[in-house]
This record gives sequence, C-alpha cells and structure tokens, in this order.
Amino acid sequence: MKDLPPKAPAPPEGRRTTIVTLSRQIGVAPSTISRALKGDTRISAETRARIARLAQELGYTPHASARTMSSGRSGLIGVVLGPPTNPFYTELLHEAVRQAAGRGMRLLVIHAGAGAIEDLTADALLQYQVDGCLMTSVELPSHVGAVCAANGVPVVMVNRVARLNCSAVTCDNRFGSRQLAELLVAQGRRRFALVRTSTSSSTGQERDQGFCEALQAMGLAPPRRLDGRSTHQGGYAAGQAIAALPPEQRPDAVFAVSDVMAMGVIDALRMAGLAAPRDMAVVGFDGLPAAAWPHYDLTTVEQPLPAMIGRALDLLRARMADRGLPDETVSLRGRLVVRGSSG
Amino acid sequence: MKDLPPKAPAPPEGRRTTIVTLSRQIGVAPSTISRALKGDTRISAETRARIARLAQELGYTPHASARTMSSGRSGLIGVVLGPPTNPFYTELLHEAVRQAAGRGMRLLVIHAGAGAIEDLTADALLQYQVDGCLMTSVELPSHVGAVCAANGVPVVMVNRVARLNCSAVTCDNRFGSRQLAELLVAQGRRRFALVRTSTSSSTGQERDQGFCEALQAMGLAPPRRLDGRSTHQGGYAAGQAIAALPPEQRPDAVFAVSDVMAMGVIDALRMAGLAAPRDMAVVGFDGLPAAAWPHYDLTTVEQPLPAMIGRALDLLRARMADRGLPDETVSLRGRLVVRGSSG
DNA sequence: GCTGGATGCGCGAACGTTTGCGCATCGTTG
DNA sequence: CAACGATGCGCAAACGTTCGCGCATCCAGC
Repeated sequence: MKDLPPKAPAPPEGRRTTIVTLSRQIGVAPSTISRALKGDTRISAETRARIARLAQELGYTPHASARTMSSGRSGLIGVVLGPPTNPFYTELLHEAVRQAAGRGMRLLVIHAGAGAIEDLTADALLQYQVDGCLMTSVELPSHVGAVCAANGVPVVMVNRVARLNCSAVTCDNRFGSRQLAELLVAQGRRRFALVRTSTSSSTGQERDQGFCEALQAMGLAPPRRLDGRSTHQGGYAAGQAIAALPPEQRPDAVFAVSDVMAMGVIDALRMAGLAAPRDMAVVGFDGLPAAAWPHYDLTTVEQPLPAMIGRALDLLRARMADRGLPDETVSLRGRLVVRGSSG
Repeated sequence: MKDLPPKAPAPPEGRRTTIVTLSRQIGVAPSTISRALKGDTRISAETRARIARLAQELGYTPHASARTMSSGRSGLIGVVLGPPTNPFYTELLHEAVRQAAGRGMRLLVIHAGAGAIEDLTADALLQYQVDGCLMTSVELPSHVGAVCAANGVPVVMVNRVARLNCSAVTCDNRFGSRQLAELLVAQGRRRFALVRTSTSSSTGQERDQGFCEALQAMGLAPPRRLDGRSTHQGGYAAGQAIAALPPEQRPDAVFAVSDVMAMGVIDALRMAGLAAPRDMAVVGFDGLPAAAWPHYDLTTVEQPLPAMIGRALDLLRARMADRGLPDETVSLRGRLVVRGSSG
C-alpha cells in the first residue's frame, strides 16, 4: 500500500467502487475481498494480490461509515483542545494530526477553547462512535469525561494528570522544574519569583511544587508568587509587577511555569527598561518554538511532544483493542534547553 | 431539543438506544420515529411529542454512521489547516469549531501544517464521506482539491482566493491595505518598506498590491520590499535588515502583510534599539489578539473572522444541499484598528 | 480407502438509519 | 352514496462492511 502510481482520483462510473464491485469483477465473495484487503492469511497470497491490484486500479476506498456500522470501530479520535492563547496546544494539535494519520486514525475536534463543553457538543462522541478521546484542555471537561466513562470510550489526557477513569501522558513536571531551579542556583541566583497559573491546572501545580521543593532542598527561601493566568498577557502583567518592585525587593530570577507566560514577563521587563538575563534571569517551561527566537532566547524545559503524542495514541490504541486494560499514567522527561535568558 | 434535563448519560442496558428501541416502545414503525425526530409534519404533533419525550428519556443519540450510510450525508466538514507558525490559523480553527457545532457540523482535521498533503491523508475525504471541505492553508493542497472536485465535494477556501472549482471567503485585502497606506501617509510617513510573503500566497499578493497601488495613487514611491516568509522569524529578520540600513536609507514606515511578521519586525527593531512608532511606524494585517498587547500595540486591519467563518459554512451548506450551485467568492471588509505602532 | 486436518473461500446476518412508495382511515364534497 | 383528497403511518429496500460459521477441496498418514 505504499508508493501508488498516480491513481485515478475517482472511477468514471457514477457509483462509488465498493467491495461488492470488486467481488463481482474478481469472482469471489465480498467477504473474501474484505479479508484479503486486511491481509488475512486465510486468503491465498495469489488471490490477495489480484484483489489488491484491482482495488488500486479502480481506486477503491473503504467506506468508513460502513465499517463503523459493522465493526463498531470508527477510526476517529475525539479531541478536546485547550484555548488558543497558549501556542502549546496548537503545537500539540499539529503533532497529533501528523501522528494519527500514520496510524490510520483521524481527529474529530469535539471542542476547542477555554469554555466548558456543552452537552450537545459532547454528543458527537456518541454520534460518531469515537474510538477514543484525547484531552488536552486545562479545565476538566466534565461532561465529556462522563460520556466516555459511561460508554467505555478510552480517554487519555495529555499534559494533565488523570482524573476520573482515564490514562494520562505528561511531561515530568517536577523533574523539569527542579532542573531549572538547580540551573538558576548554579548561576548564582538566590531571590526567586514564580509566575504560576490561576486555574487548577495540575501541570502548573506540579511545576510550582517541583521548583519550590528544589529551592527548599537547597536551603533557599520560597519564591514570591504571582498569577500569570496561563497567558502572555498574564505573564506580562506579572512582569510589570516585578519591574515595579523597588530594586532591593526585586527577584534575580523568575520562573514562569509556561513559556507563553515567560515571554510575557520578558516583554514586560523589556518595556520597563529591564532585560533578561542582565537584570534578572527568566526561565519557562514547554519548549515552544518561539522560545528559541533571538528575541526571547528563553531557557526552558522542552516537553517531548512527539513522544508524548506517540505514547498517548498508543495508550488509546491498546485500550480500544482491550477495554479493561487498567488506566496508565506515563511521565516523560523533558529536555533542559539552556539559552541566554537564564544568564 | 433545547434545555434538556440532566439526561441519563447512557441507558443502563448493554445495547445502545436506537430508533428501533424507540419504535418498539412506542408501537410505531422505525420510519415514523425517524421522521418524527426530524419534525416531519406528516407525523401528527401528538405522536411527535410522545416520541421526543421517550427519546430524551432513554438518552437516544442518532448513530452518525448509520445516517451517513443511508443518506449519504455525514455532517463532517474536512479541514485543511495552515502551519502552526501563524496564530491566525489557530484562531480560525477555534472559530470554526465553535460555529460548526452550532450548525450540527463537525470538523474532521484532514491535514495541518505547512507541508503538502499526502494521498493517504486526502483519502480521509472519501472514507469519511465529508460533506464539504474548508481549506485555509496558504499552499495549494493539490490532491485534496482534485479529490473534492472529482467527487462533488464542495470546497470553500478561507483567507485565500479560489483556485480550481471552489468558492472562497476572504477579507478585502486590497481595501484594507489601502486604508493602512492612507493612514500612514496621513500621519506624514513617506518612505515605505513592505515585508511580504515568499510563498505564492494570494492573500499576501493582494495586500502587497493594494498597498502599492494606494501609494502610487498618492504619488509616492513604491516601498522597499523584504521577504518575511510569513513567520515571526522572517519578520524579525526583515526588521533586522531594516534596522541595519544607514539611517538616511531607513524607511519611516513598515507594512508587514501579516501581523505575525509585523510583530517580528517590532521585536527586531526593539532589539536594535529602535522603537515603533518613534523611529518608524509599523503596521500589520490580520487582527490577531496579540496585536492588541501593550507590548506590540500594533495598528492593523482586523479580519472579520466570525463573519468569514459564518459565510464559509453557509456557502458549504448551500452547496451540500444543491451541488451545482455556481462557485462564489465572498470578500468581507476588515476593520482598521489604529493603535500606537502607527504613530 | 478412509479418517483427519489444513487450506481457501462463501453464506448470510447484522449494524442503525433514511426514504420512496403505498395503504388504510377519515372527513368532505358533488 | 360514491368518489376523492387529506392525514398519518407502515413496508421494505437500500447503504457498504465485518465476522461467525460452515463447507468444499486437497494432501498426508494409517
């Protein structure tokens, strides 16, 4: 099924090429076609080859709905996406689309954005018989979770710890934050500020805690905490607040628990005439492409997004094949990327 | 079908509630249930009410695949999304998700990113019988277009002029750019630079032309052109190049044909010790939320995204109902948003 | 020559919905 | 009183796949 020749986009005849079309032309039963195309070895290699050839010649494409009807599997993965204010979700979606295609899965966007999910929206899960669900939103999409649980649809949370009955894939937030703390301390920084998230984001909490524990372990005072609301604007506001502090109270290092907030901090500092790392080190977490821009040159922990999505899809696939597999939580270590902003 | 009460997430019995379940309980034929739920007036109002009540009680949800099989319509809209480097596409996706849900449509992500679309990916269009396709990518997704055309799937391009046989919804790029040119000239700017896109993006071309025509009409010299590659980084590089010019050759105004590049320009200027609008006015196009940040305070033309998506979905819906409607191109005027960066 | 297992394939039901057509029943009109 | 048009609903055939069985055919072994 690899390098196909040009391939006629559509059979000239009005009707779609189906398994029955093929079966008649070859002279075997439709069930044989179905099995052959799946590579069932009970069908002779020769017959399989003939069928594959004809299928390609006629531009046969399986009808997903028909398959869903009879097999119960749709090949669809429902996706619940976080708000557009954090580019991380955009990266995540792109990676998910890319990897899903390679596994014969498609992404059905159930919901995108910050708001809660309406019942009507969540119904898509049932209507389209999604095989699994990928959730990335920071907020807990209550109804979707309930629907999935009630219908045995496996759920995997990405970048968020599991709630309800579901699996999860996250970056090792504590470890990453500890690395950042240790880096900063090694650079000589001693007075810390932490820009946290306001929502009950588990990811934010873990990064917060990991950082503080590391400071404590090194015998340092806990950081001054500011709310960054998970957005650039929130980080900007926090940066302004920090810049407005009298110099003797100013931290010499700022950890924003997500890159997008760290960028806000940097921009605010710069507007106030301060610069990272000259006046203050700034570090983030996520590993957004933008963190690498010379403008930010942000030290951060890069989440292993490809690996995370890969594991998430694998977890889903395993649970589609065998509901009843226990929930699983996977934590992957990110990569500390030291750039200029940390001094 | 509005304010539903809590609604049992799933019927306790193992099997899904179908139209047949309902028909048996009510004592009418399945076809009657089907018609009643669609509000067919051939079914008496009383029967319809009874059916609606039971359906809700049992938590009936139509089976999308079954519907697709028999009616040929899937309720799915294929989406081809541009690269993650331009936040505009993220905004677009979110708006599309929001509006599609309200119309009983769902979004199936066919492809996301900058690269060309593989045949295997495009096959999803056929497999899932998408009713229509929304394309936003800057690049021309050749194969998808061909597949759609060959199978009578209506296509609407958003933020891109029509090619092949399809409709399109765009912002009035020429008009918007002209407004920007006139604004800048009114502010006393005379020496212009234009940061354009390298790809053969129709949108970029139109904005470029609109701006230049306006300058010409006002008797001014054409702008110096730089390539911004449609990314922040590209804009940044262009900004660096501009900042590196000897002062007497420097433009006093820069038009980047998309906000994301304009932001790159601003960041580069700032890094070089220059500032907008003090040393140079900078304006963009798109109306990204980020343009409003105090950090950028970017004058721009805001694309009427909600209206654009709305029109796009309406165009699709009309063409699903009646293939054979002629292709249509809709151009909507954006709103000039004057902020600080234009001086 | 008969049993026994591969090997290779066909039969037919099932999945849940839509939809064209047709058939009662009822009230109205000529 | 017969003919007739509404009104309200049922019948049954699709739609394209999958999958549990079951049935030939063939070859080997006793």
